[in-house]
Amino acid sequence: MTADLTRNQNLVMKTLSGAEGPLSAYTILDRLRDDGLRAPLQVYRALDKLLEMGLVHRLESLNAFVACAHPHCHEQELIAFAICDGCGKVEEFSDDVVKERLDGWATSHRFRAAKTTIEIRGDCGGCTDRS
Amino acid sequence: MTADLTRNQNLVMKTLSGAEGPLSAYTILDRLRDDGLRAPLQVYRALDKLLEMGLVHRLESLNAFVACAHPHCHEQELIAFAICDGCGKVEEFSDDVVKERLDGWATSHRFRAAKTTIEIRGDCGGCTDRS
DNA sequence: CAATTGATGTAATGTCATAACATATAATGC
DNA sequence: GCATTATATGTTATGACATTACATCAATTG
Repeated sequence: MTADLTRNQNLVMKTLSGAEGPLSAYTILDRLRDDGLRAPLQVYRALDKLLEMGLVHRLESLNAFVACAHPHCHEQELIAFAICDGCGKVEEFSDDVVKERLDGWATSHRFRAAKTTIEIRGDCGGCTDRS
Repeated sequence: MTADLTRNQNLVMKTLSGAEGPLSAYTILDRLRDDGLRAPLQVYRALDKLLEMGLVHRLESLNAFVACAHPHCHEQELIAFAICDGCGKVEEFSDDVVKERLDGWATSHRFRAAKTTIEIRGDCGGCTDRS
């Protein structure tokens, strides 16, 4: 699975996979100090590749990164995220109807979509119960 | 319209309204140096209020801000943005079906949505033609 | 007119991300 | 093999975005 990754890519991937929720690049860096990583760029370069491969997602509203929840079917196209502001957990889902509607808007407006971000911030059931 | 805004809020609002596209907080600051603004916080505080009032939107994928395109019907709930990477222009639209689908997901997953971000990055028709 | 509330000003700091340059390692073609 | 190219790595410095902490000022209210 993490077969043809380089050393740094592997380190970053494992860190994200083992995390409870999204991590910032600098948090990843901190967790990899003992493995020899010293500069932000080492993490960002690994993240860039992992993003390209679809193994990792970037959460724009958090400036943070998560391991893809469906690592086998990368290239799902149009993934939405529900991000709990209480516990930080992230749910990943996709919806064909939403995709269809946004594609439709783009087509009718001659807009060539390259990447679409859908992020819902709020509170998950567990956190609503506790509050 | 910009009636009950404070001095700084008014300055920031006018800057965004007069801009071609989204502006970063620091760009806004630069454009308001002559009006006496000196620190980022002055801009961020004004932006916070304008965001609350629905007069301004934050584009998460750009870390930038735009004046609302429909300033009279604030509180549209669930606005989507198409952001052209070529010319920087932003189109604002909403889609009830998308809203319905995302609301449906949230309800069925006991997720209490507070704010939803939808941003499509790509190239607008004009920019596709030119390239 | 004291007390509260909200806006403002300023400095310092924190957080996220990339540019520029040097070096190393691996794969390819001759 | 060996030069060539491409990719990965390491390091320093810097740029870009955002907030904390503290002081002051003005308007409102009881």
